Amino acid sequence: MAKELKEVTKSEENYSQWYNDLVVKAGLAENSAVRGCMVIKPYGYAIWEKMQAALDQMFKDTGHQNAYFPLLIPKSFFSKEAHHVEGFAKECAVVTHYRLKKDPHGSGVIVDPDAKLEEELIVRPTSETIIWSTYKNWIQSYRDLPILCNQWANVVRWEMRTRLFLRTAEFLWQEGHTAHATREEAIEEAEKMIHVYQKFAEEWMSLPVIVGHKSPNERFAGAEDTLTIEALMQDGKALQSGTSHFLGQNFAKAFDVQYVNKEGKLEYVWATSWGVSTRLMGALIMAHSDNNGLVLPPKLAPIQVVMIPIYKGEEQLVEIRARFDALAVQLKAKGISVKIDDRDNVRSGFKFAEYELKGVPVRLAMGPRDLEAGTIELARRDTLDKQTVSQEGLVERIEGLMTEIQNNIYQKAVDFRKTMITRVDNWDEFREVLDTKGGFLLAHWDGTVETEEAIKDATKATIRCIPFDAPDEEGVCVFSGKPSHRRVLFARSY
RNA sequence: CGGGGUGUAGCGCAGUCCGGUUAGCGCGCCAGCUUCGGGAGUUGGAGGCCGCUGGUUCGAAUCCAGUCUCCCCGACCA
Repeated sequence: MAKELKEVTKSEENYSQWYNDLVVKAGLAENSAVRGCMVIKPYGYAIWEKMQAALDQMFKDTGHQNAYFPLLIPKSFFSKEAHHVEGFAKECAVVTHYRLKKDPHGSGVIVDPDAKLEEELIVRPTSETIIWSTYKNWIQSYRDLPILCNQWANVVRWEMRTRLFLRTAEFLWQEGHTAHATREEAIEEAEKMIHVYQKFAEEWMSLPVIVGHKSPNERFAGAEDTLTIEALMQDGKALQSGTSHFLGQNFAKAFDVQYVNKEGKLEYVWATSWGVSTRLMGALIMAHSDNNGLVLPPKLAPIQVVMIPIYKGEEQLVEIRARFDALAVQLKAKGISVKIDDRDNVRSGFKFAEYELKGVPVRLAMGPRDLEAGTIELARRDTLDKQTVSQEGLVERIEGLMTEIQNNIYQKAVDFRKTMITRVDNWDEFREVLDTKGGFLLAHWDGTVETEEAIKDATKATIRCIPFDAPDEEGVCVFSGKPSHRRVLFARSY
């Protein structure tokens, strides 16, 4: 293993290979035997569980409840909402039969041709249709509203080309689906949830994001408005990290979900849906990692402090372990997760490198020198800074470090992003900045799909969002020269 | 789904052009000894139908045909 880890080196020309290497070597995930699918390994899943727990709590704090809907959706459900059909009619896994039988001509099994389903079932690519067919039965009166449900689930989209965490044929996510009596309330919900995502990205992942509206062209199939959080990766590409959709009455009309209002009149229900996926893992990795490996924000690190003994002989180890154990008890009492690594088949230097690769925020090492002097070596992952400090007051010091590291990683990402947002005012500038520097481009756009498509064809850059905080500003479109009233955010993206 | 590459030990590869002992190397793994403050050294050991199928040949990892896999680059997408 030793030499393999050294190969984790970031190079601009081969960022995607570097990313893939890192994911595999840090023990987060690997490709499976199944085309386009991913195995999330225990360490990677431990990070995802922490994300899940934090998000789940935020959903509950905003009044939502978890529920679970079927994996398999009758094909006809997808025909009901016109725009949704266009978006999800392709690239889905389809169940056509319900039985296997022994191959009469060989030793294996075959699909029993007599077991053909009358109506095919689609493995959910997203659950709007099955959920709205269910909500129809739940909603009669305004008193049944709002319905605020979230589902933790896996979905399948038959992607042509996949990348660990960023785009896999099957992925884990949460999808919130809410039903409201009024347009205003639904819009408010969609906005509330995109801000929940923003808060999670910034406070838990130390990942600054830009919040805004998707252009009509980039909207979710079946939505009236799609809100997004857009993050910037270290190679200068953008990553759509979470979306929240105002669905209007589209799904209510498609599935005939009406309620009786206070005046006794029938009205269609207003809807939202919102989701984040294991793609957030990819965002976390690509936003913070360096050539030594992952850099995890303490709030999401499965191990926050690792302790490594340096010793000759059993007596020394016994003494060091006793001190580590005592320290571990105190740290755990403060809610800090700890691992003591006293494996004797690898040496301390190997362990240092290994935990750096895994992104453990704080590392403690104690050896004979420290035993005599009452000191300990304290190293932090984010700055790679390491110093020998007194054992006195160590617990408080580490507790403080957790916050400090969390904030420092965030600040670093904010500073980087600041250098990577460029205001461009003409087409030459647009192209040049995109090719030489990358990152986000704030530019005027005439608001037409044609221009958006033309820019995409010419540069691969897309409108990531129309930021909420984009100020009114008169100008001319960088591409067409037609008038524009505000700048929008362009980037090449994953 | 189009273009390019690839497949040899758990992992990373050499060998293939030009067929010829018992198919090699590094890492990892197992056992022992010495080590241990930034990826240990040493001795011994285990581990292979050379992707699969068929063909050519006295003889195939190597040549031919077919087939599959995975990776990269495009179009599609969270």
